[in-house]
Amino acid sequence: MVTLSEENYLKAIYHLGKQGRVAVSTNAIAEKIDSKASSVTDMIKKLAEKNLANYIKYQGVTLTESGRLAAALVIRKHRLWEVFLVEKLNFSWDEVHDVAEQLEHIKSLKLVNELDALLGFPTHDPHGDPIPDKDGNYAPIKSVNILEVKPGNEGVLAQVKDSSDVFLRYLNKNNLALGDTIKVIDFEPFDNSLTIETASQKMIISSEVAKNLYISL
Amino acid sequence: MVTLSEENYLKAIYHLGKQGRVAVSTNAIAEKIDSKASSVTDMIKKLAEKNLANYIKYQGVTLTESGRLAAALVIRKHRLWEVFLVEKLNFSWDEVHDVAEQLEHIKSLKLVNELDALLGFPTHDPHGDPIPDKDGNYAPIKSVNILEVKPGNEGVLAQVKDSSDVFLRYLNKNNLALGDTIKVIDFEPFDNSLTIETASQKMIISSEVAKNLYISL
DNA sequence: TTTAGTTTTTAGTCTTATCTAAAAATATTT
DNA sequence: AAATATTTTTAGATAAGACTAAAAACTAAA
Repeated sequence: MVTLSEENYLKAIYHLGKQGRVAVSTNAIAEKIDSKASSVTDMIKKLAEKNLANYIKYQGVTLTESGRLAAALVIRKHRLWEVFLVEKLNFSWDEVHDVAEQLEHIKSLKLVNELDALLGFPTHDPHGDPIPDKDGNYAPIKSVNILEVKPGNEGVLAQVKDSSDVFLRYLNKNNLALGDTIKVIDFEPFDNSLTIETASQKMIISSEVAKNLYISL
Repeated sequence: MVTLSEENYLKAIYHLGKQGRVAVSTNAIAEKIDSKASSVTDMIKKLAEKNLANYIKYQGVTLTESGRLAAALVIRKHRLWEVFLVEKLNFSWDEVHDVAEQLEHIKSLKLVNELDALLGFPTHDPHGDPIPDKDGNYAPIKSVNILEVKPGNEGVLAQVKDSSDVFLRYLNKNNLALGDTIKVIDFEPFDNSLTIETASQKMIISSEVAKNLYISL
């Protein structure tokens, strides 16, 4: 039995450490889940005892095979629920995160797999993140960060890294959506901002924004 | 903020005390939620402090208006999710309870109401229980227990009181489903058993079974 | 109307998950 | 490589929710 709290730690380690394969520091986890380092140490020990994590004092934590699978299944549920909320319940992409955070902890294999079928086995969630299959695997991501695109080239917005409502509402406000074709016009070295052009407009985005936009060429 | 545990107590009081209007004893609650009387006393105090329950030592507990509404909304969610699981995810009526117990605690007004719409605003769950509306109200139940039906009369199976998988699987095995027309043939005073007849068969049901079958005439 | 029995409450303990503050280990600088 | 800074761990505390055992309050019976 994995508790709700344990699942949240597994998720954090999975995200921070390349699916939990690279050691993650106590502090990094604490910051990610908005708690304190001491709490993290406690929980990591518990995960290690349950054979979900590998832990050596002062040297960070990685996930075991079963820890990685458990994390992937939580993420699978999260992303499937997000698709459900958008496709079936008229949520917009900036409204789904908090609810999916709750729904991801519901325990029922049948539920997840039937949901998957109801949605037509989607491969990506509303933010372009890939949905792991039953075994925790997903197709490798081929999109690149827009900052790596040379001026003059274009691609389709495929993924946004930040799923916070604030960021997504910024994109809404500026008419940027998944699937839009974006052309990189100019890069400004002074502040790392980017001039881009879409079908409807030309605009400047800050590097903070650019960092979160991934396009496929 | 109402916690998950508090919601479960509210539900229990609501069910045991005619929507929480009739005082419910500490022991009755303990039995219902499979805990101990001392735990119940503690929790009742907490509910009273939050103005969700009226509590006088040694005299049981009732729900306040807001307690009743909170309970009804949890029950609304539970039953809507049950409909969802059966109608959209191919669950059978004996598989839904445990999952709905989890889903009923998800907090999102939009989620509940959109779910309601997706399902076409159902009035009853897969066991024939009425689904409260946004204000916690539902149409009065007009079905009667089959033990109150005089031999020779018939009606349609409208509600089953026990939602446990064991009981529902018994009904499955014996080809009894909501909507079936049932005719009462004979009542046996020795053990309160009942001979009934459906479109497909004639059979004897025990009083334990009969107690849980409600039909509309 | 005392006595016996049952129910409810209180008091104190446990577990989970968190925290603060202090100690220990590791990293970084000078 | 010693001194300083940072990170991590330990120790001890707290809150929620549950428990056991004992006390208190009610109820029923003799």
